[in-house]
Amino acid sequence: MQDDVQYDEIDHWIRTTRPDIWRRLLPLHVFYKNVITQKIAGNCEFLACFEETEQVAMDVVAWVETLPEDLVSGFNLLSQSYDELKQTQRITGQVLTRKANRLRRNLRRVLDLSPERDRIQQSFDAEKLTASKTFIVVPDRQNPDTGLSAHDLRQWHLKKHYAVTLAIADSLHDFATGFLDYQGLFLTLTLPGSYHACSYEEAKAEISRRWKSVRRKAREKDILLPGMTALELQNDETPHYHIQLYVDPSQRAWLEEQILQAFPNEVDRQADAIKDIRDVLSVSRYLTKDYGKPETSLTFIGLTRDIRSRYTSIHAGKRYGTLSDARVATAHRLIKRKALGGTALLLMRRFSDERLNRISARHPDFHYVRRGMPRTLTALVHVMHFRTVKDFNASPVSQTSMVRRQNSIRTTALHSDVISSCLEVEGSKNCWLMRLAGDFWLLAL
DNA sequence: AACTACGCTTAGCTTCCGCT
DNA sequence: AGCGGAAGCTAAGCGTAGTT
Repeated sequence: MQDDVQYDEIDHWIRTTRPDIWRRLLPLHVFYKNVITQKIAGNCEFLACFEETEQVAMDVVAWVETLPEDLVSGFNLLSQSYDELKQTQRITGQVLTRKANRLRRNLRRVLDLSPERDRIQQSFDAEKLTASKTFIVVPDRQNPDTGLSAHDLRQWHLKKHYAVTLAIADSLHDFATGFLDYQGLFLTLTLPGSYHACSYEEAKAEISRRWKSVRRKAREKDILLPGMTALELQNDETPHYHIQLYVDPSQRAWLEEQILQAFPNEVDRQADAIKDIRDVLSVSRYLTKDYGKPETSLTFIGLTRDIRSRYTSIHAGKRYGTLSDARVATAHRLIKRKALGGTALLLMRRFSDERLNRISARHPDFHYVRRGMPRTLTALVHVMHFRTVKDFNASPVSQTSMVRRQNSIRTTALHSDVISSCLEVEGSKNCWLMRLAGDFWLLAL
């Protein structure tokens, strides 16, 4: 019975008893009015208000009065269809789509309504999709009515952007695990349940404040935390973080402590909140799964903000800023070969921390470079970039034509204790750096 | 298998400053 | 000392409109 309560039944009571509230509710779409009515009626004890539509009406009024003012004053905007909103935009000269979407989201949050069940949102999105699909940007030669729509082009663009993001994430993994010897962590950070009722903006500010405090402490302690964060929406449209993070193993305990201090609600499910990264590709895929959805943002930590545009340019072989042609050319080759991503990243010099960028300088900064594999890889970068060994990119060579360059490599960067007898450089199937009988060899296949 | 332009929002960083 | 809020800055990001 309660489920069938419609706003119509209480409209008259509200109009005569509380005209002020009635006027405020007037512009609200009837769909939302009914959802509100049914929610309030469902909240009542069955016997207490089964027959009393008046009681329901009073409760609705009381409930509306608890809503924040900005939401109530947005009732008109959030109820408009896509066409109506376009009309309003033409009149006011303002862009209102995002505002309307936000208002609807916050209304859904107080109503405990999922986006899928929000018919107004669904039809708004559908109309918008139709509009962008029917706008033909690049017509076919034969039939001008078909061709590439604005929607097609946007999807294409998103796909490109997504691929770049995945590639950078993979390179960052390669760099952090290879050059820094760091451990990869996969964090899932959520807000306590009490934040599921407030507005989206408040929840987002809160989770961002918490995560910021962790990063701030790390920065103050001069602890490097490269990684990538993805802010996503849960089903009830509360934001949560997925974070791919790399940390010095000796700082890991400290970091976990700080994370749990900032997110005390995660203490109980610590094993889920903080995981080791074993398969970087699946983690990156998971992090980027919502890419392109509204309010889903992907940010790299420890890389400058123009990393994506720089990566894209270099991928296309274009010059970028003050980066030398040699760096662009080498990085371009590596990207094309999908090998040695960490090296490519170093050559791009786009780390926020200059000490990382200086690893690939002629006089390297060894602040973050440990002994062992990291030093070896750093040596490899120098061999590649400063061309101590000329034939690195030559076509396949047989073992007998390996070039012996003992002295030149040694004077560039290698220290005699860093290379084991024979090792395969991780991430590349085409390149081996070897030490045989006291001599260094670089073999390109 | 685009491109420009615009305006608003946001992340990340820095600095200041009050509190303890 | 250390923490953390507030505020300001800048470059990116985002959503959109308009166009050929």
